[in-house]
Amino acid sequence: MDRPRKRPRQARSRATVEAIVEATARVLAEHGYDKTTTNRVATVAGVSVGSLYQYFPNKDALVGALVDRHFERMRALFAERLAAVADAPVEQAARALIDAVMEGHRRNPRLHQAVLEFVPRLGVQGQRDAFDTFAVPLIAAYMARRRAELRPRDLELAAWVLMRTLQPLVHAAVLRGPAFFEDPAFIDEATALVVGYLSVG
Amino acid sequence: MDRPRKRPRQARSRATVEAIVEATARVLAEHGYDKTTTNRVATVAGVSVGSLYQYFPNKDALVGALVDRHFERMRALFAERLAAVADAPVEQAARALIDAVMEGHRRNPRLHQAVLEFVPRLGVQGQRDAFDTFAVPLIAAYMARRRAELRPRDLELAAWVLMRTLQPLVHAAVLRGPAFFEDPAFIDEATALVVGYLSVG
Amino acid sequence: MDRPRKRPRQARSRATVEAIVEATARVLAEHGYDKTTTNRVATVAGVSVGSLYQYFPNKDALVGALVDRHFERMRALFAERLAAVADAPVEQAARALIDAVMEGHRRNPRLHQAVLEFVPRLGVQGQRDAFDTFAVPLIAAYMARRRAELRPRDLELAAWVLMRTLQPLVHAAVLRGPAFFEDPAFIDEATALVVGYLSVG
Amino acid sequence: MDRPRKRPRQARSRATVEAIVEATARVLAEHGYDKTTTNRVATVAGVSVGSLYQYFPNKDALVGALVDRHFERMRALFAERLAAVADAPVEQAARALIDAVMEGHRRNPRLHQAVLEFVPRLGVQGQRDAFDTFAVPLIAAYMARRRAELRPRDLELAAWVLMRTLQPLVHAAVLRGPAFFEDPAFIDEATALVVGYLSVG
DNA sequence: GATGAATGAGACTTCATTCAT
DNA sequence: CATGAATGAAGTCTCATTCAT
Repeated sequence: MDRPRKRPRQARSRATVEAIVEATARVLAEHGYDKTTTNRVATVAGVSVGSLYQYFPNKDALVGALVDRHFERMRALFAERLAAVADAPVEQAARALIDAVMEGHRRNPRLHQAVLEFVPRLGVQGQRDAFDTFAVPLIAAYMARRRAELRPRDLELAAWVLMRTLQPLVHAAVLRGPAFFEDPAFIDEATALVVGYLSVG
Repeated sequence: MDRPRKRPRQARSRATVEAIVEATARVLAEHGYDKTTTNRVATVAGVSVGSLYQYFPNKDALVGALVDRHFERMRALFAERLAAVADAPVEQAARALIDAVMEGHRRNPRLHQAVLEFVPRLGVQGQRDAFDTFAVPLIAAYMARRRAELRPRDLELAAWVLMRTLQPLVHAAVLRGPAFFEDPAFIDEATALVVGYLSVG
Repeated sequence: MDRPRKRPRQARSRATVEAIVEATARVLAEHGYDKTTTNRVATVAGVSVGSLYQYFPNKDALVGALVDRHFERMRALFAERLAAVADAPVEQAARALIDAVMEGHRRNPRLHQAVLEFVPRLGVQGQRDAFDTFAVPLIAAYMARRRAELRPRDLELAAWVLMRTLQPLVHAAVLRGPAFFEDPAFIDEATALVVGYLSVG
Repeated sequence: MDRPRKRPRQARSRATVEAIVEATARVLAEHGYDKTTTNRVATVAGVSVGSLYQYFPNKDALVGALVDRHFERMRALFAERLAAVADAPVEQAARALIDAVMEGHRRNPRLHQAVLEFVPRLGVQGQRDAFDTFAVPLIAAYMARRRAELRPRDLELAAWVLMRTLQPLVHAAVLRGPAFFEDPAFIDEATALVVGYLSVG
């Protein structure tokens, strides 16, 4: 992944960069990666292509910046939500975790999907790994504090399994629409999944 | 999704179509969607572009046929594996299910990933849904038979949750390499996830 | 220098390639290298850009093919003219040599200039060297036959000096127009230059 | 060729202009004309593009100024060297002339080449002609003083032939490297060329 | 005067698709 | 039916030049 080619110095250019990333998000969410052309992004951002290329060396860097921003926000979201239930019992923590994941998707499912779809492409994988690197220890730490009442012995592994399980589950649920994923029935099932997995048999 | 423009009548035609789909699989797995050009597919298939367009109206129909084939195989795989454990106890059935999912990925992870990556694009979603439509009742049927010893009441929902949970979990595991996903530690965790979810608390 | 990406098989494509190279010559002669765009060449050739890129991997390959053709023709011209005066006395041979060089420029001075202008750029230098490699031994061979009546001892060096002297001299003369370079006064001077250089003091 | 859009009045401005021309020389010598972007020149000159355009109306004016400077220096060099041998015998004068040409190339062959390469382009030809206008009479004047012992009758023509002969010969020699062009063998041949041309048969 | 962000025309190149042979 | 040459719309990216600050 290429990084921005130039750090914006002045306020004007910082605004430009922000507008470009935002436009990337919009276009990506609406049209998908293939239809996300640099010219379209520039137009939506209300900038000229030239300006875009002043700050991003190529198309991928554009999406890269967006992915960065996305995972940064996700990290912030997780840190906050998990901190709030640091000492809560398992079920409550599970619900908080699920809710955090849902919150991440709810805001802009199409964008979320587009970002995740792009992740497998070369280089950006690192960002996702970085997210795991961040979230897994957080969850593992919670589990460590409750180790007595939990089944898993390899906490890192268990935390990883949870992350890789909840994310797509919630993602798929969100795609089925609010009527489905806001329904307590679904949330209860997701909770059962987590609690069942973590509790002693 | 466009469908093949005409059904091959003769044996030679069928072989040609087969070669093209196979070539699509190879190219897609190796180079990704963007680099999958119709000319490259034709070359790899040992056919001319013209011939390719004799059987497929456009590029998407190409991938569409591949996705079709993929899910067909998946359905066969699932039908077979689940039939074998129709009356087995939960843990054994769970292991069979997980193994079936793993088998699906193991054969050609790159291709599997490419296919799944393509699914979100317009139209092919139907195929995935079709797979769910197929697999979910199968699992639900198993659960119905063991309803007494299981926790979930909405079996369809539970089966759906399992599918949407195991598929990506195994996928992520496969991406971490055989050393990880062949390790009993991982398989045990996956099994615990399923059993914990299904068993009464 | 990139070479053509694909050998034309059919008569149709051979004609296309020929038309493209010819168009390159025309455009290059008329507008110079910078203004020689691939689209313009394609248009002038009466072909689409796509066809152009079917045979030439990039713009430079286009000019490369032209340079190749140019020096091939030059070699043929020199071989023919020098063979004709293989046993002639020095002055007559000198006039033949000068005339050969003039002939090379006369046909299309603008093109000749454009080609030479392009030579310094990466890679094509080889072609010019190849021409020297061809012409220098030819001239040296002549000199060897007349060694008794000539001054230079290092024949290769002398032949090289002559080539590097006559080419630009004639080139500059041609640029001054026919009134200048067709004038016997100029030709006599050029002859004097060669004869004076080769003869014993 | 556009000329500088305004004459720098103050010392600081003159320094800026000088820095820009110098930067143009460096960039042109190192990267060639195509890669010589106005931004790069400005950066190397330690100025902003805006400032560059304060003094030069467009890119060509930049190179124009450089060409001007180049030929000015050449004129100075020739005037000095030829004055020193105003009354010397032919061979000595020939060696001085050759040495002057070599000196012109030796300092910065890449730049020299780049400048000459650019000369054919529209408009700058005038500069080269201007150089001829300057150098040819100088040489012709020398020849006039020795007319008795020389062959050529049309001195202007002979002087022109010499200039157009020596410049590219030396240029080609310089490109072959110091081992070649510093070798007395080469210099002797060049001298023989001049002396043989000028002396009575 | 200086700065450097912004502009946008236009260059190069690719590739899905057509069609003459 | 097969072939593969031809097409050209469209995408990415560069860079000379302008202009608000």
